[in-house]
Amino acid sequence: MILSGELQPGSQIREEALAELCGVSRTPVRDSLRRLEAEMFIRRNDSQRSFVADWSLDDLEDAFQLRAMLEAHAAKRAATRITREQLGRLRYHNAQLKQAIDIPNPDVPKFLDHNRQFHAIIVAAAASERLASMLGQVTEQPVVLRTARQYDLENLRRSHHDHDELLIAFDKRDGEWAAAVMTGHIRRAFHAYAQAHSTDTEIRKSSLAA
Amino acid sequence: MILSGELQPGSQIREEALAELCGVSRTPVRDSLRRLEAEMFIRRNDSQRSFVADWSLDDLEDAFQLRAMLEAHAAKRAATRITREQLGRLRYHNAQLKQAIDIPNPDVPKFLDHNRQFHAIIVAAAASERLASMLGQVTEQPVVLRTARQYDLENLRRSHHDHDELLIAFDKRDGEWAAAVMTGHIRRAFHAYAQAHSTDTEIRKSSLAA
DNA sequence: ATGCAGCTTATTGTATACAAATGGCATTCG
DNA sequence: CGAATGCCATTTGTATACAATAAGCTGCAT
Repeated sequence: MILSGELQPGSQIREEALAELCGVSRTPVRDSLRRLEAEMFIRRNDSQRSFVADWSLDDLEDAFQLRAMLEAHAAKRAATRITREQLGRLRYHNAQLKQAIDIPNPDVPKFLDHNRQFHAIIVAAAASERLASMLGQVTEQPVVLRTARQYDLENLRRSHHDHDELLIAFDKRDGEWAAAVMTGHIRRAFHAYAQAHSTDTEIRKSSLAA
Repeated sequence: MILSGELQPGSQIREEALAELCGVSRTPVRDSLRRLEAEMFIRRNDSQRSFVADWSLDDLEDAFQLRAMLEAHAAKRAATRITREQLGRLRYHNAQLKQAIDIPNPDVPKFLDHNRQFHAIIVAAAASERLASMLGQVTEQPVVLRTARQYDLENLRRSHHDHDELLIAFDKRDGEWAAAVMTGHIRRAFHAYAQAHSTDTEIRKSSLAA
């Protein structure tokens, strides 16, 4: 509801109302709110009341900067640890990615699914639970989704090309190279999303004014 | 209790027992366990039972590697954002640090307190809530404490010297330099702790064998 | 008209009871 | 003698009731 905009930034979230809406009691709702707070989708004021976070473009860049750093680190670690079997699976998903956009009507959901799995394999190959857990916090999948929707076909192709290059870097066990490619990969995603975000914000502001 | 070793790695934690021990109900205990799980002090098996995490030396290095990366990033950001007022406070705490070790009998708690505040100011100057929240997860203060106890005086002096250098880097607004100094600063802390940790582990193993 | 006090209401924190699920043990059958 | 199955104990998940706290409102006084 937050990501769809159904819950507007700044609006208060009451545990009981959410519980009713979900058909459960407040207890599991509280647990979930705590997790959303950790992921910074929700902010709490000094009296513990919850509100939908309002992310500025700066906040967004911040998140992407951290994600770029962490995911580049993951790529670097993965380069020297990845197994042949994992490399094979990376190649498979990348081939599927290519198929999804190499047709007249791109299959964006298919692209996203294999993209997700591609990145997941790299994080797994990095073999650091902490790193994986932190990346989980900055890599909100729905955000990735909104980003890709905004990706034009050209961007999707470049994205696929990055993956190709990552595969070569992994093959050469070149962690520095892999990290560099990954950094660029995430930075591009940021700019694609930033554009979409500012458009969104414009729309929201004008609809509030109306 | 985990850090003091009262709860041995691998032992199960039951919510009700903890609740009784703390004199509260299970509800707040559950919340706290969730947080400890996020900080990876506690692991849960596939049936949601909680156990004290058993950190290997690899896990430890992992945590310190992430911390070094994040805290270097913080230093880099801080270098271009830090205010004169914050710089002044950094200098004050560093002077206090020096006093704490520049006497016949070093005042370790005093050193630790000002050390903590020194680092906190840098994180604040970095002006990234996400970064601060992530650092909170890898910078368990008690671990820092155990590290410093193991620090010989020479190590504490080097630590103070790092701070001096950080101050100059900040003064010159040189983010790259600040980041490099910070990386070394954390790496040294890791090696000091790693030594203490392996000693700890030895002790625990031999006492189990006995 | 404005600001403060007290009260009412809204919202979260905690306790407790009960439901669900899992693990271990014993018994029985092959 | 070993393995599988069923029952019991242990442990966590969820619901609900109540307590505590903070926000907002109303009325009064300045």
